[in-house]
Amino acid sequence: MLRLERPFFSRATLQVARELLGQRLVRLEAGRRLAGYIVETEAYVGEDDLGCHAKAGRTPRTLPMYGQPGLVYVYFTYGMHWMLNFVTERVDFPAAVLIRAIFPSEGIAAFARRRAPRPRSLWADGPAKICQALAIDGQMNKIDACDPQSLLFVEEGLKIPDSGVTIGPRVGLYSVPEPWKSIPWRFCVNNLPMVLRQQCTISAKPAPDGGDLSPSRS
DNA sequence: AGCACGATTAACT
DNA sequence: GTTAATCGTGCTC
Repeated sequence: MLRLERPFFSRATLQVARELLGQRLVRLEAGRRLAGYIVETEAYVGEDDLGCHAKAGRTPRTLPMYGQPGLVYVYFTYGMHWMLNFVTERVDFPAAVLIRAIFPSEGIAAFARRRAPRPRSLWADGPAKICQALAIDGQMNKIDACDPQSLLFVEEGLKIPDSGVTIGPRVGLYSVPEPWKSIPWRFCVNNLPMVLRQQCTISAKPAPDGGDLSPSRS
């Protein structure tokens, strides 16, 4: 249960995005722990990255990305969805890692309450689904994930070897110009270790659909 | 003040 | 594969 501290986030965004794979995202809600292993991330790096919100410079919306590493950046999009990011690098340099998918591991009942009756493999396999499942919205914007009091943070989880990671272009950047549209700043875990699946199956009440958790889009 | 668009999802043909 | 839902943000007039 070792919480990731500020030095973890105070590094190159690509490295943070890669190393967040396999770590545990934890949300405390009414004294309960909801958690899942991070299996997909994307890096958004600086004002020059035209796929990054910070291309607009310092605005009310992008301000959190200019803050200290370890801050949470939550934003609203498509009129209905929230997205979760962790700020990286250093103060005054706008960069963050988008959490795109997790594998639910604790607080399954709470996940189910918000995501059932969908198949379990669809509970948190998208950035907006994670926020729905973990009750994350704009109220969590700008909180510090490295504050011991924080209700949202990351814990040390599993080591994912390079052989278990697929790297590719970021998703959903339709009108972003090259090279930003295709630059391979997305990191995915290919498939979870068997240990994890068993653990997850046991803790689940209804029969899970057992499918593998590879991120859907590619 | 008005506009185009979005780091998506779910439902549909 | 296609499309509606739905509204904050940043930009232009």
